[in-house]
Amino acid sequence: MARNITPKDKNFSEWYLDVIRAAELADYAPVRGCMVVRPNGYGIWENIQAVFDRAFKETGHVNAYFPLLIPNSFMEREAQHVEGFAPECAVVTHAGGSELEEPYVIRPTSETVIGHMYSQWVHSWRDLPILINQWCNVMRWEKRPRLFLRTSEFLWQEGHTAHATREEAFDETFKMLDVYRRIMQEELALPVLYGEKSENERFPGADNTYSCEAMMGDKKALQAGTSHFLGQNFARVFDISFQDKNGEKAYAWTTSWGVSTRLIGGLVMTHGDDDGLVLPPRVAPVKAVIIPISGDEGILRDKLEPAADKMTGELNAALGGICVKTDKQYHMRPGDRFFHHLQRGVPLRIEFGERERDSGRVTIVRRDTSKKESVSMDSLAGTVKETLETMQKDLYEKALDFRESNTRDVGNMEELKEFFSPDGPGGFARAYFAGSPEDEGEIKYVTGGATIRCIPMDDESRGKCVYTGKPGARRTIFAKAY
RNA sequence: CGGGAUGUAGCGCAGCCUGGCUAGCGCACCUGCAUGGGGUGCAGGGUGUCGGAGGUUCAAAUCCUCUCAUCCCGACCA
Repeated sequence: MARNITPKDKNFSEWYLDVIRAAELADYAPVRGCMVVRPNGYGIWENIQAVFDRAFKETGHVNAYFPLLIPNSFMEREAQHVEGFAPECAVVTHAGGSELEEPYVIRPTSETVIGHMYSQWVHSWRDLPILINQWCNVMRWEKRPRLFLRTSEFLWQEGHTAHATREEAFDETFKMLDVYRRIMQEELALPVLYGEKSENERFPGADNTYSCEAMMGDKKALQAGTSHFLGQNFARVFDISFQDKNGEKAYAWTTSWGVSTRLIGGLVMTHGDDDGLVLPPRVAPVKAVIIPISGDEGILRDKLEPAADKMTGELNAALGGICVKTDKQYHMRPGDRFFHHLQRGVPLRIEFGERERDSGRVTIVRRDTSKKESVSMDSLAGTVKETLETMQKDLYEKALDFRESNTRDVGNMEELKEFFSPDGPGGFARAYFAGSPEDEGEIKYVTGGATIRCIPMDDESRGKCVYTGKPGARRTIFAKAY
């Protein structure tokens, strides 16, 4: 048991921060609400970027970069958009020693400036679609910062596409939602529910918002990614118009979609345990660490280390990357060296001592189960590969089981209130809902914070609304959220 | 941003109410010896602008004001 980490069930928030500190993922910056992403955390982000970026390119998108500063007047053009984002915008009013004629907003999201550019690039139906993604930072001056989950500045990707038809834009919205779902499940081992957001939770300026929702270790929901159908709202105010095949003027249909460094917080809160970080192998910067062990420093340096380095090289070749390391912290005792990697979430520990050398075997230990296995050095690469894949699957299954066992069907308001009451089980409540946004607000009030996380797209069932009693309501997921 | 709590060495804390020698304790850290396969044992040693800025006072960790950060509860959000 880790001595430097508050147990999960004692205080989840403190546990979360302790894990991040112990794993050296991030630190507080000297700027309010901002964080420094340390190398261990940034390595995870690089892997997350890699898997998403590949999927974006496979679906025909290209990367570009738009400016950090947005003219204030751009933000004001779309009424909903400015209303939603104005309270959390940071604004640059001075530069070069004097006051600017027009203030610049530090981008909280880039629909406006990208819309402006698209209006200049789109003239004919032949110019569409535009499928652009940007990896960047954005700034939202949130009131209550939490590392990775909600910081004033964060890293993300924002995809912005423009299409000739409504259908095509809708297809894009769903396609990217599906890309998110698939990567979160397959690469991050995060089981997610996905579907439309309620009107209350919609992106400011969107016609429809869709999201992927994951359950964290404290049974709260995390919105892990969003995909927006923006209709023609931004196209109209930024004049993204073109001549269609009939020579008529038409406005484009646009979408936007994003995932952020918040996903790192999601990984921590989904897979972590009381010893610290647990990382799914596919996004772990270090997938395995080989630890030479001997009481005799001569044997350690002259015999074990070269053999360990050789194994490390072979494993890196087999796994296709620099993701296996030899631990050379010989000044530490074996227990400390084990613990060091354990707290950082390294999926596999490979113990290599004199016993192993003499028998031609090594001992591999999984981070999530602590199970030890003796493996012949000859078949190490195959076994490591296999074990990492098994662990990836197991982490997903474990998280899925956790979500399932904390999800209940709720038929009426009494049950809903009870479910979310301090003594209630909490988690995801599946309930039919056909009420108004005000009704949803009322539910939020009486449950102490539960909102509709999404209306799962793969759930076609209909039933009696939990609030109004109206029949034919769609099934929704209520939960308290980050 | 509103209500409550907290902030003293890397981490966890005592001291504050009732101001006063040189600010303590545990773990961690450093040195030595013995150890070494999930956080070693013994001996010796170092470490603080008491979160920050003002103020009251002969004297402030302690009292007052402001500020910053964290935790819990609300409002806002990726």
